[in-house]
Amino acid sequence: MSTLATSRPTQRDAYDLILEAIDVGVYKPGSRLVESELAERFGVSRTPIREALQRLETQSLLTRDGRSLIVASLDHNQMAELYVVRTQLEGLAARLAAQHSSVEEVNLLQQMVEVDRGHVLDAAALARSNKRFHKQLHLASHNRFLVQQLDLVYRSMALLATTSLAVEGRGPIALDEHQSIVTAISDRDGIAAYEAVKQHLSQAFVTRLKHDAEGQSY
Amino acid sequence: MSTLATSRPTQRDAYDLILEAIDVGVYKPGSRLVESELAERFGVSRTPIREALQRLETQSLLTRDGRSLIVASLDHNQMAELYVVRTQLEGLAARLAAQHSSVEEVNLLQQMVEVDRGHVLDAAALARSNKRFHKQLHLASHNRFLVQQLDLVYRSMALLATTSLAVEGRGPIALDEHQSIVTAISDRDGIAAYEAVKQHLSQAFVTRLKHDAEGQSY
DNA sequence: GGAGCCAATAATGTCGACACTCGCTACATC
DNA sequence: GATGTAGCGAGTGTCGACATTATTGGCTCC
Repeated sequence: MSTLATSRPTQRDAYDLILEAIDVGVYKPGSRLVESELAERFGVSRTPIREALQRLETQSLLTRDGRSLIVASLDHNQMAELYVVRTQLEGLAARLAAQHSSVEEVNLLQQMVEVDRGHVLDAAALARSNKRFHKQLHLASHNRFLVQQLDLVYRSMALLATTSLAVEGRGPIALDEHQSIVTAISDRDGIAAYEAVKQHLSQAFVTRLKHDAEGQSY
Repeated sequence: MSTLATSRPTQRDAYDLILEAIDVGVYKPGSRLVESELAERFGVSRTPIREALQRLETQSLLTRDGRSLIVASLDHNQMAELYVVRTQLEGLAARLAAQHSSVEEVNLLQQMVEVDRGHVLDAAALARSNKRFHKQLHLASHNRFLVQQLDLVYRSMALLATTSLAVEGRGPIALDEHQSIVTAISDRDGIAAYEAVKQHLSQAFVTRLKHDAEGQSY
């Protein structure tokens, strides 16, 4: 009997299950999602499946092709557009965090950076803790709408298969950039925090573009 | 929020019907929404109602109170938070519009301002065309994610009963501010466009706060 | 008289079945 | 050989019924 809450899902709903299936890559961008198939896979009826699909569609993770739903995909332009929006929102989060975060929240961010220095070799672990770091940054803004909008952005990014952290040598640099963000917030310097985030995401974007370009076949 | 302008009442789906009911004020913030009641009101079964409610919930227009759904409401803090996010996103839209909009799009924005000068006395008409103006501004950014995020913001604003345009004397001033935005975009001056939007929304927020304060009873 | 418990009720969550639509294939016709 | 057409099947949209769970109101007991 599994007792580790993190490993075995206790009664997760259809929404989480489908989202994870997309994350893991069972359904890739462009795949068609058939209600009855999902229902059978997860051992429930079509009703909860349909509701989960509705939610995923309103979040733009799924899109309609005729009458059926397929996993949305991001072409180059859309990815660029997404980064622009993400930068604007996450920059705002950093600025607000510099103004509104508690000392404890800043400490937590600082600790996260330091702990991560021990994981620079494990790309998967780094990707996970990177997500946590950014999420914590969002929360530190103390703005619920912003957190919500950034959640949406991050969910869309799940459609992008790889994380830029997997690229050789990106990990340590990204951590330095995280440190700059935390330092600016700790100094209560909103402008610097904004700029640090902008710089960080710009670098991440460049890394991704470079990585994608190398994968091109023509 | 009528998406189908001037159309006949063709078979709108449950989502639109509920949204309109909220807009019109049949269900006010805090009201409890009962599935069977909505189903009867609109003459459909609970299934489509449930799916509509799911969508509205994921868009944060509805919120859970225990197991049931109620129309979300925005307290003072949330309204302030919403304005911050809106300003950041709409400022970005203006900046991008200055960079990417076509001449035709700018012309359209300019026309909208001029036409609206004829409606300054009709608060309801002004509110409608104000929404259209801002929507057009969003589209001029040529960034689909941004448009989508701003759609969300505007839908949340539907929870705020009044529009600041209804306040005495706000109409003409708001139009001047719109003109400033259009001029900056026309000049391809992204910074100025950003600042003009920031100014515009700041004024709108002040107006709303003043209006709300006057409505207080203590 | 108040607190706690239990039953009745109302509302949500889930299900299987049916209706309808659209795309596909196979056949026939020109 | 190409094109139109009729039938078929897969898949979605909708429904009513049943299961499950919160809530409320009344009742008992302290």
